[in-house]
Amino acid sequence: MNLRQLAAQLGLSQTTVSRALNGYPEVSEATRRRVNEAALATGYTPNPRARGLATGRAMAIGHVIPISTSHEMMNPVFGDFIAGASETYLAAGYDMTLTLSGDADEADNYRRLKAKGNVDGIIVHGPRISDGRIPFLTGLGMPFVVHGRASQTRQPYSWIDMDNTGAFCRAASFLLDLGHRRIALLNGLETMDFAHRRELGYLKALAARGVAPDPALIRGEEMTEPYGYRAARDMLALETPPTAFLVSSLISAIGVRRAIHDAGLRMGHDVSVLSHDDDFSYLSNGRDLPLFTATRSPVREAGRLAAEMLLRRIADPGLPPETRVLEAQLIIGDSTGPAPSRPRQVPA
Amino acid sequence: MNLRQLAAQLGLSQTTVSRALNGYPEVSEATRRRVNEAALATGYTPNPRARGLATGRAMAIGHVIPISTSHEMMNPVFGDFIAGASETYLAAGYDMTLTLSGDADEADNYRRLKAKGNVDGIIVHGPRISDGRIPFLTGLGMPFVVHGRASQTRQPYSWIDMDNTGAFCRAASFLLDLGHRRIALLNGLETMDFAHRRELGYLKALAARGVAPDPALIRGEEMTEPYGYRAARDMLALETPPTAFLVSSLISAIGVRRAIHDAGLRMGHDVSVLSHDDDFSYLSNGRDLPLFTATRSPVREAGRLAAEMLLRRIADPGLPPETRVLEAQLIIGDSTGPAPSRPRQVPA
DNA sequence: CGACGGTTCCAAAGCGCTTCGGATTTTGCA
DNA sequence: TGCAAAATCCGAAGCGCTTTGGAACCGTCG
Repeated sequence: MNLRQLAAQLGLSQTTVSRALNGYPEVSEATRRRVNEAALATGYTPNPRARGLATGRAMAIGHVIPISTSHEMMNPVFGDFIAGASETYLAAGYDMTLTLSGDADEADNYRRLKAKGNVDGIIVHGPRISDGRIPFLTGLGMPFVVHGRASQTRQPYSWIDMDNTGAFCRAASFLLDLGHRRIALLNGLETMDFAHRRELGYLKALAARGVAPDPALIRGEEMTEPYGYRAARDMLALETPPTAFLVSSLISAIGVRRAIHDAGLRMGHDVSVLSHDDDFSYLSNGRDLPLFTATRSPVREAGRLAAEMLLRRIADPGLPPETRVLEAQLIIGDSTGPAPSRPRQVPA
Repeated sequence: MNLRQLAAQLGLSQTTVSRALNGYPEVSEATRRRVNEAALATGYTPNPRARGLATGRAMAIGHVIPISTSHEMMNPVFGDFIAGASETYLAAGYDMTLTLSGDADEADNYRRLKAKGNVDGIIVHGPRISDGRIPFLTGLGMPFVVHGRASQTRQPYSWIDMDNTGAFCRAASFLLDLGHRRIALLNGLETMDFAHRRELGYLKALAARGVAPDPALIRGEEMTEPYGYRAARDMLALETPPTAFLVSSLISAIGVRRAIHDAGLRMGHDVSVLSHDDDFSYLSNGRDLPLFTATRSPVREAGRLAAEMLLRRIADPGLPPETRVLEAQLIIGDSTGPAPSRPRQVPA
């Protein structure tokens, strides 16, 4: 069933039927009702390709997900971010298309996306400290919103990000308050902007207490469980091991916990662990009694908000760049406790 | 830049340019080369909407991801499955569109997908034992491939699935060989087909040894970490606790490990754990020395194969349903060992 | 009674592409 | 050299929709 058939069936012109369906004022309420009923009865749905061809709008948003070629890793936060965004799209009648892209062909991917015209806007994931995609997309003239920031980018652009620096500053301060002085930072890949900002927060908190950072206690890698395990295992074997770990991801924190157990220590007692918690669904840190003390910022909510922001920009491309900072909650779990009064001695 | 402009610039008709670009034989090699060069130079990309309107094909695949409304949970295997599928799509020039759908509006979602005509085929995720989507989609006449099976569906359809029954039968047999007799099964949601099949395999292995299953040792829930923890904790507190756990997901297995540690026991020594491992990237079970003994079947590979199967069906809709079973590897890690000779006594 | 401003509807021109049916040119062969 | 067949190319229709520019009709007012 298409417009022409529906119009013929109703004895109306395509114009009128189209206008009735799209809520234009030039059609009487009576006919509009008649048209709507007929559309419902026949199950008519306008062909989005034809509509897109005529209007120039695609009614779809593109998400470009970077895949680090080194690890072929699909960051689990994307899943929940996208789940959030899709709620917004659904309500607004937008579709969502996914493009996975390696590091190499990124610019090309965006150019193709624009040239094909299959999407009206783009959400940029996983920005790095210096990220060429932002000036590139600005130049392309395609509406976009960045999930995160790119610290070295001067020109304005739209983004939504959690307060990574603030969260990790608070987290580190919390550990310092508990008496910890040797606090390890197990961060994400150092090229990623969020990791950079978290390190800044960590360093800031240390500096405020006059604690000198120890490079041996700072690492940045793809946030897997084995990474957390290995890093913690190695650090716990140092001559003066850390008494606390600040970790960028629950998954790595689980690895840290394993290393702590393997070393015959108790988490939250001998060694404290404070993790960031993106609050994704299947790896819940627990609602009532969280396992890990954590800085929590729901990534799903971020997805929802990013999508809303993007739709606003598409509706009105003249809008000045919009930005939004989400605060992280500090939630207290069982994984932290006061620093052991007497530094643990590593057996020789 | 569009076809007409490109044709004008070349002094050719749109017809010829279109044919040259799409590899039709009615155009000389010389002009084809000339056209291709001009297209490259001007950066011309055909408008997919216009093309789709003319051809009737959308050059896009729809993935409908079920979100269990109860847990608002996005199963992490989708991430890696989709990553695999997208490799296939990329190579074939297909786009991927995602639709998240609650349990309620599923049929509607598929109908809309068909009516809008935005996709040429669908991948169905997370089939239940009895899944109405399969007859529904068959009736719609839209090519589709199911990732998994629906055991109660009689009519033929295309699917790709791992050998859940076989894998869990082997896994249980492996534990039985080690002397375990009280083997717990921590499964996924019992309505899910994969969980059903895994239980069948488990029961089959027990039956083959004449071991009666104990309902107190069988559970099925959404596979989160806390679920694994609680279930294992409760079972370890039974009068005659299990000596081994068969777990449907690494994430839950991590919870089991936590419960074992909390109980003051050692995994792989006092209690064995054997998990299924979908081999997704960020939760690697370790390549060389796997942490958990596990049945491994890479979900990413499944995504790739499912996508290929679907594209075949789209190319030739007359094809009879195709099915494919993936075998799981049994990989040996540190989490299993012989059953303790003297059954552990739970302190009163 | 005729002109006039609203209201309601329509015809037709695109949007950018594919493809059918034909026209024109080139080639092969007697 | 002549002519059918093959090789190239083109015009135009059509995919299903939106939207511009009018046309027809209504009631109303001077």
